[in-house]
Amino acid sequence: MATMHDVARRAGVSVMTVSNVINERPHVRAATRERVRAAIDELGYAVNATARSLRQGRTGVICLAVPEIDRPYFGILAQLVIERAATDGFEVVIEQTGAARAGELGALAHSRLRSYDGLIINAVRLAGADAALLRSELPVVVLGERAYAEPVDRVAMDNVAGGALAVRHLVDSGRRSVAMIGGRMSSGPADIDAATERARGFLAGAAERGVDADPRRIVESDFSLEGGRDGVRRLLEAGIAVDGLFCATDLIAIGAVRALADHGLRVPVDVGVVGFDDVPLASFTTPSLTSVAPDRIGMVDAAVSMVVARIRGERADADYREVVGAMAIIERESTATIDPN
Amino acid sequence: MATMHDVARRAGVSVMTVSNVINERPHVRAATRERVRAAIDELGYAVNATARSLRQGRTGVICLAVPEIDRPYFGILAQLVIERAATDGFEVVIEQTGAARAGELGALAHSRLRSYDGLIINAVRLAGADAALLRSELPVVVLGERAYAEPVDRVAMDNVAGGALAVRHLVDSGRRSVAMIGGRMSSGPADIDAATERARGFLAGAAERGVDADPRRIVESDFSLEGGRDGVRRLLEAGIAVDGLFCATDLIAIGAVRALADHGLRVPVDVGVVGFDDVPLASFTTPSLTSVAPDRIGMVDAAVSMVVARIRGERADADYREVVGAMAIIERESTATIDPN
DNA sequence: AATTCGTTGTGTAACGTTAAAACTTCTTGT
DNA sequence: ACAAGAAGTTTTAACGTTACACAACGAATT
Repeated sequence: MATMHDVARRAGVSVMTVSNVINERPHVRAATRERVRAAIDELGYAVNATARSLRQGRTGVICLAVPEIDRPYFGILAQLVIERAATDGFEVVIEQTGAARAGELGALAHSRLRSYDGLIINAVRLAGADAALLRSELPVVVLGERAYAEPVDRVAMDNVAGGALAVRHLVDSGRRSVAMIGGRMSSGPADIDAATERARGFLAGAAERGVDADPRRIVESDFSLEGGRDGVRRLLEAGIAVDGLFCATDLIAIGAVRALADHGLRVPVDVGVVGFDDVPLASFTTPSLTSVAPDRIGMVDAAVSMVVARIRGERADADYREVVGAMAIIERESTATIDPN
Repeated sequence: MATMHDVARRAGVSVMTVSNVINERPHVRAATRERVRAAIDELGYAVNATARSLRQGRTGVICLAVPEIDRPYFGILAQLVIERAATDGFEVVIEQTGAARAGELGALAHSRLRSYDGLIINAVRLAGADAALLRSELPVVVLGERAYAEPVDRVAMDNVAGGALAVRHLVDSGRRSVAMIGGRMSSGPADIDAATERARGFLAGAAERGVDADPRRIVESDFSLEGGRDGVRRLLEAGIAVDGLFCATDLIAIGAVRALADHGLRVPVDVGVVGFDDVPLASFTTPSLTSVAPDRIGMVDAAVSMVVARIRGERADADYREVVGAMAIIERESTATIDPN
């Protein structure tokens, strides 16, 4: 692979002149510039990003770390982050942390992170790892629910409000026996995640509407299709009557709708179902899926703006920001009011 | 950020000794090793991956370039590549090339690629870019259909066979008027892609089974939910009778099933539908979706093995390999034989 | 002709790491 | 006691780039 030295030799100039041409710095005569450009073309030279990063101390790359890239929510998130970061001249690479395994965030070791100018991390189990991450000099924005001991730039969605929106809608469309799949009862104040907060919203909303808000109406599950399927099975086996079901993600909801059908329960006639995330697929399932929609664009915009501002040193060290994205409910067929036909 | 020099000074040794400890090289006395380890901990030192790469000429990172990360097929692919590469000690970062825009592959500029040891690229429109990519010294494996002028390591699935499997199954389960969404009629020999090959298989299979194989029974579309919806609309508007529908991807199929329902056509009673890719979702839709399943694991394994072998210099320069993955059809409800109930 | 100034270009020294070789210090056998 | 080798550690020189300081040059000013 050709280096700057090769180009310099070929063009009969110094390496610095080559560097100046490449970086479009002034004070290079047009003739010289052309000569260098020609040499670059002839040799097929391309600058070595590694060397440049080492010298400059920056890479122009932001890392987006997500638990599992094959979940639609994260696919869309990645898509949006890539587009948004491009407007600020940054590239994005995606790293998968693997939600399940504890300490997996250690995979995002310091050494690895030095290849990036900033990090947007969708935290799931950041409890242990936060200290390490924050100690790093790397600008970090956390996407997630948890409040951390040390201050962080953070972008979250209002999961509690979202959960409440979901139950209210179920009750207001005529259901009385509501249940939830994919929620979790917090075992401690430090143990907050999306599952917990959505469950909290669910309970609050149920109480508010005066329907049974027994925590036994919440079953835990993976945020997956299988989780939804198994969740329905467990609810029914436990003999819990259900005519309104709130699922902590759309994937769970799709798995649940399927399982309900397999048990002879029709959606929305027998059971109304609300999902969460509003993935594109929600409009296309049969029945289409009512879902709680976070303001994705707003959140992504906030997150990228925040890292970029820190990278550019535009914000004071101690000035941490928290942004909470708004929620809306998108009504579709899965909660249509029962209508005899 | 602390450097090796800082650690060395603190531990009272030379930088090389620090390097030796970090890389677990022999010939370091236990006591010295401990002293260095302690210094590392105290300073919170982590090795600078950029400097290491520059010096060593490798990064331990493989790049996976896909057109759009928010399509389930690519999400799963990424997942599998990450897992498989880990077994060989490589990390994976994902880059999005943006299928649609021509020349977008230029985004994978040489300079950028130097940060990686190898590249697995899911090519969609590689026509112009192949020369540049192949000229690079970087080991490249192409995932895709196209045959290239210059030799490449390539892993593909047998799209033609897959398309044929789909129609055969439709006909064998009792449909006579078959159509396809997401296919494309090739405009030239150099213009081959998944849409074209699957269409070719569709036509061949239809002819083989003696049903109408008119190219007008194929409509083009995006590989998206919307593409499926619009495809159905166009088929019906064109007045083409359909009782068997082959969709070039599962996403198209899901969009199509939805659109069929909106037009009062029931799946599988009125129309049998076959998708392609066998994404996990296919088991969970209502009705569940019959799909053509590529041997994903086999393909990913082949692709990763090939890049890794090249990275390690285990293969002769001129020894190019092509692997074509096998196809199977997974029968589900969307093509159930009509059964009066 | 001497002075100043802007333009154009070059040398040097890093950035933080590691490969290779060189140099010390210990073991061990005789 | 001493060579010979092994173990432990350091020196040196890169990897390819860019920040910085400065040199050479001609043009404009005095």
